[in-house]
This record gives sequence, C-alpha cells and structure tokens, in this order.
Amino acid sequence: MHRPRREMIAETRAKLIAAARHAFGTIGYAEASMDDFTASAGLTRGALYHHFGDKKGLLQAVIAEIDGEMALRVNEVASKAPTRWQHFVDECTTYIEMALEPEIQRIMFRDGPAVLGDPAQWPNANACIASMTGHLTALQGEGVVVADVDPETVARLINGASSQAAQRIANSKDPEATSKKAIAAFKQLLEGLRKKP
Amino acid sequence: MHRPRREMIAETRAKLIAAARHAFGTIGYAEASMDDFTASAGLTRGALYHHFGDKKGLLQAVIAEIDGEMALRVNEVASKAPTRWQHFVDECTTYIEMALEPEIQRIMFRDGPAVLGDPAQWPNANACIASMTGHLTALQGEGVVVADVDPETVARLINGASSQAAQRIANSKDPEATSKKAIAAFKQLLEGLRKKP
DNA sequence: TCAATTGGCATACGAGGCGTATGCGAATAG
DNA sequence: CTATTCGCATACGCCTCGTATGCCAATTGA
Repeated sequence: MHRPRREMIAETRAKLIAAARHAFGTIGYAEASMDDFTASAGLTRGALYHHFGDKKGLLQAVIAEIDGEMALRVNEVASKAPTRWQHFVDECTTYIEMALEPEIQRIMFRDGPAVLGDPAQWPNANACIASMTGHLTALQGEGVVVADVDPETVARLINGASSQAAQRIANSKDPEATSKKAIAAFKQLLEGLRKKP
Repeated sequence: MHRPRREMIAETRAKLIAAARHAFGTIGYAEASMDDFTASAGLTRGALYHHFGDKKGLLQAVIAEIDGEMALRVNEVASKAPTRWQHFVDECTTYIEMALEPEIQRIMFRDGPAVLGDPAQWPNANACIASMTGHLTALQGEGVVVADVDPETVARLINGASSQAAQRIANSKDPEATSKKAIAAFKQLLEGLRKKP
C-alpha cells in the first residue's frame, strides 16, 4: 500500500486550512479572496472546491480546528485548580483570555457566527461548551451550584459574555486595566450561580 | 423658503433605510444586493452612494434607527417596575425578548458586529447600554449592587449573554421552554451582582 | 509490467456585485 | 431670468465567485 498519495492529499487540505485560517484571521472572511489565499498556499480554487465544497465549507474546517485547540488549552490550564468550582472559574477566564487573540476573536466570535449562524449548531465545534456544561452539571450534583438552572444554557450565556468581554478588552486603550475590570465583573456574575449556605 | 426639496431628500433617505433594513433583516447583509433593494425602493445605487457613502454607511444608518427604537421600547416596559432593581432586571429580560425578533437579531447581533466591528464603538447606537449602565450606577449608589464592578463592563457582558440567549431561543425546537430556561439562568447570573446582607 | 481507471487539482468561462466617473434635470439663489 | 448647485441615474471596468471541463499522476487488477 503506497502512502504518498494520501499524504499529498492531507497536506493539501492542511495547507488550504492554514492559508485560509491566516487570511480569515487577519483581513476577515469577507475580504479574503479565495484566489489570493489559495495561491499563497501554492494552489488554486480548484483544490478548495474539491475538498471543501465552497468557501463556507472551508471556514467550517478552520473553525473545527481552532475549536479543538481551544478545548485542549482550556483543559490544560484549568485542570490544575484545587476545587471543581475553581476549575470551572478558571475555565471561564481562560476562555476570555483566548478570546483576546485576534485570530480567535475574528474567526470564532465575529465572522463565524455571521457566516454560519448560531454557534450552538456548528458541527464539531463545541468542545469548550461541552466541557463547561459537564462541569456545571457535576457542580450541581455536588450541591455547589444552584440546581434550577440548565447547565448548557448557562454555558452559552457565559460564552456570549466572554466574547463581549474579550472584544471590550481588545479594543481598549488600556487593555490591562480593562481586562481586570472585565474579569472581576465576570466572576461577580458567576457568583450568582453558587448556592448560598 | 420652499420645503419640497428637503422633504424629497428626507423621503429618499427614509426609503433607502427602510428597504435596506428589510433586506438586511431577512436575507442578510452579505446576500443583499444593492441593486435589488434600491430598486425595490424605486431608486438606484446612485442615491445610496450619494447619501450614505457605501453599503456599510447605510448599515450604520439602519442600526442607529433600530437602536433608537429598542431603547424606547426597553424604557417603556421597564419603567413600570416598582423598584429600581426590578426595573433593571426587566430591562434585561426585555432586551432578550427584543433580541428574539429575527430582524433585530440578524442586524444588531450578527451582521452588524461582523461588518462594523465591536458594537461598543458604534456611533449613535448604544442607547440601551447607556440606560443599563445608568441604572447599575444608581443601584450601586443605593447599595443594592456590589460596588466593585464597573457598570458599563457589566452592561456589556449582559448584552453579550442576551444575544446568545436570544439565538438559543430562536433556534430552539421548543422556543417556549428554552425561553423559560434562558431567562431563569439569566436572572440567576444577575443575582451575583446583588450585595448580600 | 502494462493497460484501464480513478480522482486530485488546474484552467477556462460566464454571471453578478461593487465602486467610480460621468451626465442630466430640477430646484434654488442672486 | 440666468447661473449654479446638487440629488440622483446611467455607464463602465474590476474583482470575486461557482461551474464546467480537461489533464496528468497515482492506483488497481491481471
């Protein structure tokens, strides 16, 4: 069984995704010319249509890749927390910090939703939400979080607030100070979820 | 001083905004052909470029109009509340309810941010946020809300969570049930802002 | 090893949307 | 009553997208 063929194909896909990711992350989806960024990968639109169907399909692939990376990073950081509640809070703040990166902000929080619609319905791009939902469910079981809220709903609300927080920080003249304010406000909102003794 | 001239100009602007608002709100900004929706208003792109500079300028005008309407509606509903805290909560839930309308959701929460960037930096389109910020500040003065959060930051976070909540409800198979869950979760988060006795 | 075939990717073509330059005609000003 | 402004339409070229088509290399089967 020969492999060069399969490898070339995988490489072509990877090159397209990388080129598109860079273009989408910098100039944005709408401004990114398919001719331009395929050429920057040494390819043409022919390859793109063959592998991904259309521009939206390629965006989906880019989003799936980024989502996977984000989930990895979130768990990596948050898993060091001593308690599960702290783990959950760290997960949220890490999420905000990642959303500060221009590429993630642009693709995952601006162009993605505009082009593909509600992120909750993206296929293979909800690893972070799934993780948060899982922790919330467990925290409810442990009696730490109030029982009468739906975990995934909360996770989605947090997701929306995070993206706003990140945008606010990123566009601020004093990102350091704004970041402190945003994370403080964020943690305060999260306190509302805790069961009072 | 004759008026017909001025009136015709105002009417042209209004017709363009109305046509664009309808097109943007239904098929979306990117899919809306300027030739098509100007024609539906009995005009051409010439008028559009003359009055608004380009497609983005027209979107800004549409957004300013919608924002004004939203602020009016929010205050109308919420001003009936007995306490200021209740007023604030009603403001938030009304905001979510408005975000359920497809036109508002599409233009204000999806295409708007994608095309024009961070809503916090839109000119003349932050009436709702300003109102929420004002109430939060007052509530802090009254000792109802914890003092160590920045009002506008909180208002923005709430704005982000609202738009997510609205999307979730709108795309749900059982909007009624989802709406209940979303608003419940939302109120729970808001509880985090209250000062504990 | 060699023909047959698959399929990955490039090229070519047509359609449509955008921005700019230009032109016309009516309302206003002096 | 003439001159001028300016609101808006028309005309042109560029760019981008999607599809149809073609080519060549890699695989398969005998």
